[in-house]
Parts: sequence; structure tokens; C-alpha cells
Amino acid sequence: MMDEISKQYSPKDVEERWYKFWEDRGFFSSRVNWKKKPFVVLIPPPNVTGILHMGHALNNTFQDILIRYHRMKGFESLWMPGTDHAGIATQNVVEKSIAKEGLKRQDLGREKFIERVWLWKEKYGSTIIHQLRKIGASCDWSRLRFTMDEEYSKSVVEVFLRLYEKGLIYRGSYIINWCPRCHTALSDEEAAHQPLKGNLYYLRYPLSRGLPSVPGEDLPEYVVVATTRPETMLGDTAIAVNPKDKRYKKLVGKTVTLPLINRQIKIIADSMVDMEFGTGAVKVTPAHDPNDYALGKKHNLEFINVMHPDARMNASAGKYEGLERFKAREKILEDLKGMGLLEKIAPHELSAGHCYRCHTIVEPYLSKQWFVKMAPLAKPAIKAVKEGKIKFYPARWTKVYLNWMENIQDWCISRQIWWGHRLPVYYCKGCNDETGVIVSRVKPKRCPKCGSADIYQDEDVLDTWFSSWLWPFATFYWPQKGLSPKGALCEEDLRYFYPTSTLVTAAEIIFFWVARMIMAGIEFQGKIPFKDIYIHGTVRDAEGKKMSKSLGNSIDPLEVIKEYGSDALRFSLISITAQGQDVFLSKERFEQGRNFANKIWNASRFIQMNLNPDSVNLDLCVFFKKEDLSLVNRWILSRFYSTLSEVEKYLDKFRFNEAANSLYAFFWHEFCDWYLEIIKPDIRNPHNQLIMYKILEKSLRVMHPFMPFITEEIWQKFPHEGESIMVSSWPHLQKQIIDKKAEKEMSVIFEVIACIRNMRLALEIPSGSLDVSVKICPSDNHNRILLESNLEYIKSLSRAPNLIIEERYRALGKEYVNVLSGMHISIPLQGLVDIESYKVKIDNKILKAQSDIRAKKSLFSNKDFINKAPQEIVEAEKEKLTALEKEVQKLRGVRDGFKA
RNA sequence: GGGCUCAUAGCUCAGUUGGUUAGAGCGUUGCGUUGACAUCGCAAAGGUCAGAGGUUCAAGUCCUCUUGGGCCCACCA
Repeated sequence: MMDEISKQYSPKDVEERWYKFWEDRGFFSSRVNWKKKPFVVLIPPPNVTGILHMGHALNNTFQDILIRYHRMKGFESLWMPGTDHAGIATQNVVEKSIAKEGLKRQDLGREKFIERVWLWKEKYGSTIIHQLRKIGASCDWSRLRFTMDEEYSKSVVEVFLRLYEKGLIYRGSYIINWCPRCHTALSDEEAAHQPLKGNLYYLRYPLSRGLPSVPGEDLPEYVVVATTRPETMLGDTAIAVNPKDKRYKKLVGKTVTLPLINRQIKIIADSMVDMEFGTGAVKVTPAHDPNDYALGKKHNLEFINVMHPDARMNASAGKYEGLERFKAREKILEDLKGMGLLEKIAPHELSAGHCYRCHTIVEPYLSKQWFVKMAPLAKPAIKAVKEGKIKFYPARWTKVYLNWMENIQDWCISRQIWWGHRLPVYYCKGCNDETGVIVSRVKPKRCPKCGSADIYQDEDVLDTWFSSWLWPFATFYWPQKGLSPKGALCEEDLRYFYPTSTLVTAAEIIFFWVARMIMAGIEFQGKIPFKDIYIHGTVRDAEGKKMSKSLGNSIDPLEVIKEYGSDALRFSLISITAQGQDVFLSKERFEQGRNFANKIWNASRFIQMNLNPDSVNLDLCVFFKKEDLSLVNRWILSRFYSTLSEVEKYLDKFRFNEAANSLYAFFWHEFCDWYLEIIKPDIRNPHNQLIMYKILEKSLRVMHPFMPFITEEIWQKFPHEGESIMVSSWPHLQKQIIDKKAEKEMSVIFEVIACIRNMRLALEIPSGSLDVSVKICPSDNHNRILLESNLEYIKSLSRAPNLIIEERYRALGKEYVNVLSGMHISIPLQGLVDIESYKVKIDNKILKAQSDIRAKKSLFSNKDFINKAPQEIVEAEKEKLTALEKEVQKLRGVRDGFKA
């Protein structure tokens, strides 16, 4: 007995129930099974602070489709879930939360503050994990990992040590991106440059007097430099000009007096200076600009840091000490102006790095940080992609990746925040700064060099990405051996599931994450971490702006699920997202998915109401051959398998939208609109019963990865084998059932029906009594038999019960005729309509056909076409031409018939 | 400065290795339906594929340039 299907599909009643069912039965979890091939997807771990947005919904739907598809195809399918501790982001959130109690993190102290972060994480950190369940994500939750797990941290420490021992990690003072609000260093990737409207300030630096002067030498009173950041002038230790610059030739080696500070600074020459820009003379501030830093090193200049970590001016700034940097800028300009040393101000478009967390303008800042030497790691990672071992979809991202990798800069990995992996670096107070550095897995009791026990750990933590780049193998507990805390054998898991299969992510994190995972995978596992990388687009609003909470233009996926259902959300997102293109979303776009879900629901309901379950209990295929099936049954089977083949082809190429649209068109417009309508009058026929059921059941399985909930709900109500559609097998592609001849024949029938419908509309004939005659050439047995043997439903679908098939043209007097595939379709006019207007219509048709004929003929008059084009194209064109010529002939006959 | 990407129906977009009749969803218009579904069905209208040149027997598709959007990278003070 089948459960009845209710009239309305109501997603919220079913989604939660099935999700729980799947999870309770353990369908999401996977274990090493050497008899099966693994298929592994690593979730891009969302931040613990994250809440589900459309980008996640899109990203995770792609992954879930891949995972469910491969699971059904018989792979040991593992979707590894987890969250990222997101150092700065999380610290900021918790700082805000304690601020409500009037506390700063410094009030609590490091240890207490970290405790609070963990408490926060326990309470809110799995929000997004719960939300992912709402969209149906079939992650193996039993393997859930967190980048700050105790075990995960062991991987991080191990990696740090190995790189350090290899000489790939070093400490040094360099200009880094400093966020004055977060009080930490940032990597170059974390300080994205954004255009900024600013000014170019032209400052006069007076030439110092009392210098060795050559008699008769005509020296200017001052040198003018141009700068966008005048406040840094307090740290200037030189002026640089291009050695080729004639304007300044005689000034090289001379000294100027730095205004406001009255420091004597030299004019140096360096080819790095662009003569075209500004005045051709550059102020050099080695402690506040990366270029100036390089100049400073090269020319042995002094490095004067003029700011505190919070971007207030420090003691080196003289009387400006204590002023915030932009306040100091104003004051300095004012003072220079007063002294007549501000020559001019010109508007200037510039770009400045912004903190990726708080969007504060970063300060290029000289400080001592830890770095990873990247070039040696990049080398094999470049090779792997160039050799095609790792492929990007769409391929264009390959170039982006290679370009970055080939110009890779060292990676600043130390952060001056509290939440994160502490550097496994210790210092001995007994030794000096250089020799007292100890890198160790555990805190050493004594200094190995001097034996002192006075040892302390580095205060810094590692960049968050320094843990996430290990995700492909740290999630399998590398480098641990033996049983994992979750009871699996670590090495075995790693050996079986690594390398993973497909990574699905957005372009924004190719540098942050994807490239670094490739480097870490090759370095620490000796193997690439994944084979395919599918890069999908960004979700934008209808205006094309990136959807984000701060812009207030986001559509909450959970709201969409509430209103339309999870399957509708998934299907809509997938079907409108072309490979690698951005998606422009508005809420109405989810109606398409909702409507499709409803269509599936109602078609199933209809089938259930008309299905005798006994008729499908036996595998009736045994009892009849394909040839015994009616044309329409052979046709729908063929269309199903053609569609299946397309879906597989598209999924294998990550063309999800094409796969979704194939399914949509097949199920709705072929199965529902044509097939079910055709078999309706004869629905109890055992063949129809069986095929109808089979097509529905198999379609549900193919649609399941896209729309997991509704397919499960319906599948369970029909006769089925197994516990759940999600662990049923993917339909086997039976190519021999694809029947192009049946598809061709059905398309002739569809054309005839559509033609009659159109003629009826044109003549405005109400339903019911319509005399139609289809006249077929006596030699055309094929079409005659085709139409005669399918006459019943041609009549009913064209609502022309009096339809007759005739072998010869019989004059009906006045008639309206269409010519189609060599057939005359004719409706007697019964003197009701204006013949002249139909003559005009026919004349127009003749004209159109004649112009087509001319186009074809010119094609054939071209010898190159006949000689160079492939034979089958030429043949096809010939056929089209003869068909057109026949049509014109017949149309003429019809038109002339009117005259009779 | 270098690179990527987009421009196709009123709107939002598909269109894979070039093949001659360029598709979908929404919208519009007309018709229809008393038991699968109005969250429906049948139809229609609507496109010189941004512009110019080139390659080719054949170009929405490949190449060059132009125009106009979007994005990324880069040390121009």
C-alpha cells in the first residue's frame, strides 16, 4: 500500500524529517573501503563566526551534488566538513561581545580572553554547521574538524618545525602591512589595495648651507619632493633622484635640511626613481615604505619609525608625538605652509592597502615578523598545474594561478593577536636575540645553548591560513599514527582518502587557500591535494553588487528555504549559474525552483493515483521486448536515457546548470507535457503502467543530487528497493535503449499536432468539432502508417476527433492548408472565413520559402562549399533544399486551388 | 602598466570542439482547463548576437581593433 500524496507540496514538513533519517542511519559517513574508489570533497571551512549566506548556499550545493552523485555511482563518497578559527575575525567578534560588559581584552589578559573565545565558540561556533544541514548538505559530520582542535594544532606545529628545519621559515625586520586597528601584521593578500582619492603634496626641502660649494655653481634654494603621505616625512632619511636626471645631477651628494625635524639628509642617486613622476625627486622613508626600505638597505640609510603600533606618532616625530597619523598630516601641512615650504597640492588618485577584516588603511610598517620562503614551495606546485595533474574549471584560472605563483612573495605568517596557533618559538633570556631562538614542538625546559631555564614563548600567533593550508591532510590527523580520537586509523584514512577529488570554491581564495594547499600538499605528502578545482562565481544582487551583510543587499538562504523549500533554493541557484559566471540574484528567481518542485510533486501524485502497484512489482521487462512497446513508450525511454547521458556528461565537466536544465526540460516538457498526456486515456495499459513508473522512479534518482528532499519524499511513497533514495544506485546508462528513430518519429507526430493546434488558433475555431484531413502522398507509406497507428492521441491532443488520414488530395472546396514534412494538413473553411487573407498568408509563406531556397542555392553555387565542407553537411543541405522546393510546389497548388 | 571577463529577445541570462532554423526562465498578448498541477496547459509576438575589419566553403562562436560595463594583479612616491 502506497502512502497517499497530499495535494500540496509542503517542503517544511518533509525536509527536517528526511535529514534526520539520513543522519540517523549513518548515510553521510564513510570509511576506508578498498573495494570502492573514494570520492572526496573538502569543504572550504567556513569561519566559526560565519552565518550562512547565498555564497555558502551556492558553494555547498555544488559540493553536495557532486558528493551525492558519486555516492550513488558507487564511490566511497566523503565530504569532509569543518570550521576555521578565523583568527582576527573571531577575536574581533569576541572583543565586541566583551565590550558590552565594558571590558577590553587587555583587562582580561591573554589566558582569560582565550577562554572567553572558546566559550563563544562552543556557544555560537557551530551556527553555520547547523545551517548547512538545512540546505541538505550530506557532510560526514562524524569527522567534523576545527582548525584549532588540539589534534589539528599538532599538524600546524609539525609543519612549522619542518619548514624551519628546512630553512624555509625565517624571522626578520621588514616592511609589512600593519593594521593600526587590529594591531597586527597582515600578509599582502590580507591587505588588498583599493583606489583612494587623495592628494599629491609638493614639499620643499631647503638645501643645507655651509656645504662645500663650487664657485659659480648655481644651486637652487630647495629641492621639491612629491608625496601622498606627508606625515611620513618625519622619518625621511634621504632624497633620491635618478642618476640620469640632468635637473638634479649637480645636487647628488649634497644635503638638505628636513623641515620640522631639522635632520640633515643626503641626496642620493638610484635608478629606481622614476624621472617622470612628480618632481623626479623622492623623499625616502625607509621605515614606512617598501620601496624606500629597499633603498635604505641599498644605500645604508637610517631607519626611523615615526609611529606607534596604533598609528599615533611616536617620540621620533618630535612635537607631533601623540597625534594620530591623519591628524599629524594636517598639522604638518599647516606648519609647512606657514613656513612657505608647501609648494602645491594636486589631486591624485592613489591606492592603499586596506585591512581585510576592518577595512582600515594599513600602514607600511617596519617590524620584526616571521616569514615563509615561498619560491621553493611554489616550484613543484607550478609544475603540477602545468603538467595538468591539477586542473582548473573554468581553465582560465590556471593563468591567474600561475601568474601569482611565478611572482610569489614571501609569506608573513606572524600575527600580533591572541586567538590562533601560538608560534612554536621560544626565546632564551640568557642568550641574545639571534642565538636565543628555539623552535620546538614543546616548551624546552632549558636552553640548549646556555642551559638557562629562563625561557618564554613568542607572543605571536600564526596567520589563520597557516592552518587552513593543511586542510587536505590535517583533517586526517597527519602526522599522527594509530587511532584517531574518532576511532579511525589515521594513516589508513590518509592513504585512502588523500589526494582528494574535487575542490569547489570561489575565486577570491585562490591565493589565500587553493594555491597554498597545493604547495603544502606536495611538500608534506609528496602528492597533490586534489585533482580538479571548480571555481564558481560570486553571488551578486540584481544591481551586480556583491551580496554582503554590510551592504544590506543579501537574501537570506534560510528565508528562501522557509518560503520556497530547500530543493527550490538549490535547484534555482544551480540552474541559473553558468560555469564560472557570477550570479545576479533576486528573490523571484527562486520561483522557478519552487514551481519545478511542485511540478514533480503533482506529476508524482497523478502517477500514484493511476498506478496499480502490482503492475510494477515484477520486473516486467523480462516479459516483453523493447520492440513490443508502443512508439511513445520507446520514445520516452529513449529520451530518459538521452537525458541521463547528458546529465552525466555535464556533471563530469562541472556544467551544473546544463545538467539541471536538461533534467528540467525532460521531466517537465517531455515526460509531463507530452508523455503523461499521451498515455492518459490508456493509462491502465500494463506497458504504460510500467514505463510511467520506471521513468518516474529513475528520474527521481537522477534528480536526487539536485533536489534531495522532495525526491526522497516521493520515492518513499512508491514501490522501491532499499532504505533510501540517497543510497540507491544511480541509473545505469543503457545506451541500447536510446532510439533515435523513435525520437524522429515522435517529433513528426508532435509537429502534426502543433500544426493543427496553430491552425485552429489562426482560424479561431473553438474546441470540439474540427474536421481535419491530413493528406499524405501515396508513396509515403512510412508517415501514413506512423500517423494511422498513433491516430488516437493525435486526435485527442489536437482536439480534432474527426481527423482523417487520406492517401490522395481530395478537393474540399475552400480549405486552409499547411504543408509539413511532405504532408498536407487541411481544414475546410466552410465558407466562414475570408479566403483572401489566407491567400496572403500562403503567399507570404511562399515568399519566405523562396528566399530560403535562394540562400541554399547560392550555397551550392559555391564550389568550395561542395568540395571543402564535410560530406554529411552537404547532404543535409541538399535534403533541406529539396524539401523546400517541394513545399513551394505544394503551397502553390494550394493557393491555386483557392481559385477553383 | 599587465591580465581576465562581459555586451545575444522587453528583463535576467544559456549557447561546449565554427555547420546555415540562435534557446530558456520571467514578462507581454491570445486561447484553454469542473479531479496531477493556475505554482497549470496550448500558442503567438519579440533578436541585422555592441560596432568595424579579418580568417574560413561556413562566424553569436576564432583573430585584430574600437566603444561601454565588471573584476584581478603590480613597488609608481
